[in-house]
Amino acid sequence: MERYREIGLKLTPQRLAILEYLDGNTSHPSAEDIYSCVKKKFPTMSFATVYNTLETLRKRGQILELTIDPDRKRYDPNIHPHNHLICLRCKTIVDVDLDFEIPIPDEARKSFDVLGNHIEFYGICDKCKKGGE
Amino acid sequence: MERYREIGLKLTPQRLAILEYLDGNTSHPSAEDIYSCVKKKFPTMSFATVYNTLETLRKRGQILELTIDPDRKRYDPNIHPHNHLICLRCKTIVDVDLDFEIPIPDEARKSFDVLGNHIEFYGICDKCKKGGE
DNA sequence: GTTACTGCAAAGCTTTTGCATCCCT
DNA sequence: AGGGATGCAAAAGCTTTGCAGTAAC
Repeated sequence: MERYREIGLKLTPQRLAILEYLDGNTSHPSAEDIYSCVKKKFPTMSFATVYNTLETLRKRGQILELTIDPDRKRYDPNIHPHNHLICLRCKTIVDVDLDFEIPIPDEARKSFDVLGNHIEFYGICDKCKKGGE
Repeated sequence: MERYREIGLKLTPQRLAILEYLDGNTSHPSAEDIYSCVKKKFPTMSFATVYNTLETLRKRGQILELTIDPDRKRYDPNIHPHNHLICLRCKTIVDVDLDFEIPIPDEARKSFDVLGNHIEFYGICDKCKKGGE
C-alpha cells in the first residue's frame, strides 16, 4: 500500500478501504459494486469519492477502466496485459490470462500509433445456461 | 432493402432513412450521429425512433452494438466478424479487417459457451498526433 | 382493421461537477 | 499551514419508457 503514497496519493481511510477492496479483486467491479461494499465500513462514503479515487488511480496507471460491459464501466486492478470473457446474460467477467501475441496489422500502423490491444471473448456462462433458458 | 421487410420490419420512411445512412457506413456512428444526420431529412425525427430502430435491428442481428467507446454506444452495420482500432483521444474507430484466428482457450470453454470474440486495438491517430499534443 | 411504429416528454441510470468542509502530509 | 480529498446535492449525459396518435401491412 505504501507504493500509492509514493506516487503522490494521499492515503485517506476511505481510499485505503477502496484500495483494499480492489487489491487482488478479479470480479471486475463497477463503481456501484465498490461503493456499496465500502459503504459498509464508511457509511458516509459518497459516489463522488469512489469516482474521484478511481479516476485518480486510472490516471496514474494503477487500474484499468473496462468498457466491455455495455451497461456500465467496470474496473480492473490487474494492470498486466490480459484478456476477458464476458457472459452476455449476467455480465460476469472472467480473466483470460493468455497472451495471444496479436501482430499489430500494418494497415493499422500506417495511420495510428498502436499502443496495445484487448481481446473480448463473449458467451454464456454455465450458471446462466442452466438457470434461466 | 427488401431483406428488411422479409425479416418482419415495417419499412417506414424514417427507418429507410436510418437504414440508408447505415448502409455501407464504416464510421461506427453513435445514436446522436445517426439522429443528427437523419434529422436533416426528417425534422420530426426523435431519438426514440433512432433507439427503437437500432434495438430492433440489433435483436434481428442486422447491426452490432459496439462497447469500445467509453463515452457512448456505437453501431456497426458490418456484421461480418472483424476487429477495431480506436483513437484514445478523438474516439475515431476504424475497421481492422483481419481474421486472427484466436483459439478459444480451454480455460474459458470449461465454464462458458464461448460464442465469439472481438479484438480492440487502441492508440493515437495521425490527426491527433499532429494536431494537439 | 391490426399491428407495430412515431414522436414527444418524462423518467431512469450512470457519471461528473461545484463547493464548503475536512484532513493527510 | 497548504493542498488535496471528502461528501452532499445538483447537474449532465446517454438511453429507455409511457402513451396517444399514426401509418404500414
